[in-house]
Amino acid sequence: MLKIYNTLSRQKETFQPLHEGKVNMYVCGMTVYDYCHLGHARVLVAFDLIVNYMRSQGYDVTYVRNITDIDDKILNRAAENGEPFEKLTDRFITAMHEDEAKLGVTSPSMEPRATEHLPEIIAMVENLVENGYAYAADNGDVYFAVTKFADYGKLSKKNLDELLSGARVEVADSKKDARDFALWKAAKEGEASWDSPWGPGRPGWHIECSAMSTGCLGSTFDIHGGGPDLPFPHHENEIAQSEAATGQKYVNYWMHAGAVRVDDEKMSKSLGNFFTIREILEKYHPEVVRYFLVSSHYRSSINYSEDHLLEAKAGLERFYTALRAYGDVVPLDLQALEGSENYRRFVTVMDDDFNTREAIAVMFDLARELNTQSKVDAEAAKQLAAELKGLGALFGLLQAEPESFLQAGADDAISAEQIETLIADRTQAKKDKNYARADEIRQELLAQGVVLEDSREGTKWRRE
RNA sequence: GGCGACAUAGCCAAGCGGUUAGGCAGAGGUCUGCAAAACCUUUUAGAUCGGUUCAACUCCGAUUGUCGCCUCCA
Repeated sequence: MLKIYNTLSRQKETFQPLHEGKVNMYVCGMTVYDYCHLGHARVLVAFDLIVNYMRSQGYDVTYVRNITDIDDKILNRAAENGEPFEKLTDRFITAMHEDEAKLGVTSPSMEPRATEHLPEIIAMVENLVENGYAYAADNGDVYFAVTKFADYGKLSKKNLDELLSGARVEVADSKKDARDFALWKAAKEGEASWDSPWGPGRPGWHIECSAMSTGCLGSTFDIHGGGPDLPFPHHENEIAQSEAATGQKYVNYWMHAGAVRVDDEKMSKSLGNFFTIREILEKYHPEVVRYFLVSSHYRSSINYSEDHLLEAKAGLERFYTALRAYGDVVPLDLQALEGSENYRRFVTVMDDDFNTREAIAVMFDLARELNTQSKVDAEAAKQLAAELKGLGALFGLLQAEPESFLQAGADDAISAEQIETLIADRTQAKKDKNYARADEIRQELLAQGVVLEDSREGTKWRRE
């Protein structure tokens, strides 16, 4: 039985979809004005894995992840670059898809864009105005009147008085109440805009998610996910807008990923410790990055550092070393996995709010068993290798050819050809019982990060 | 100031009221021309102070500390 931690109740709950066997899920995607960073990667990978896992357990999952392609940051950046905002957003949407593909993230079922849903957005704002939840200000902005929605603050556990007293909120003159937030923003001179009953303008942040999620999945759906900084104000405001507009409960389960920190500091642009996915992929194999992201629980914060990425690499190397002789073994499919004791353990821990760390411990136990069996029973070992690959596939890991994973190196490193030549020299030296020369070659390669491993089948090599 | 989360061995990181988490690193061993990998054995735990209990790392309370959100941010 699957249990999910629900931000709304602050506890794990047994997952009960609205419709038996069917899951409707919406995750807040990117605002596309720059390259994806590690924080985006975490959300992308966490929910990719969650969706994969639910599908493996027989759920029919409709996974919607939006693209916010109109907003202040986008307009500002486009103005800085002196280009139309669509050109900017197109570029970063393409880049995002490239990054996703490299990280092995499967595409969502639907990927709605704010600019393609203006009619629904405007209709929802009109609905809110008509029903007294929102008002048009003199300047053409439309605001949501927070005090009109009794449940405001239920997700982030804030009460309205505290929001006012703690206020770091800037009070716009046009707002009736400092806590109100914009549903619609009037266009400034020369800005991209859409016609509306309140004049030319664009959607405020939050409303696009309410309109698109409702449009794609209906008034009430099962799971809504996002990054750690979204519960307030973004998701709180989504709840207010949606529930005020539809009169229905908006979402049953709220899921939020943990934060990414860098060298123990908050990752932020002002600290200059921001890493984009593509920067990181220049240094590390995509599976190393994915493993790093998956090897902690999705809700805990993780710390990006050189050491931790190297640790992730070491962990994967253990798996790939175990699988080295089984490169051509076909991974077990779901049906075949059903019979496996390890798979049952795996499912048990994953059912407990997607405990990937514990699931990886199962995989390590399996790797040990495989290493042991490979010395005594080739057939049993092959079966275990297929099982390990099958579990790895559920995580989007262990998909590479072991030999190529272990031998992958930087562009400026010594080439495979050069290594092979030196190995041939060394093999000859060994034949001649010239062990001094053989050891010299070993040391020479080691200095270049290449480890030699002698075996009955000959000398293998890998990079450290 | 308000709300919330977390404190586990050298490092990373889980579950669990009593029975080995796991990985990396360290030590010893088997194997090897030497190594590596692998396997076996093994050393370091549960912030502090109280309480509940036959029994607490695990439950309760307090203290201290770290962090997040409250403003754009995944």
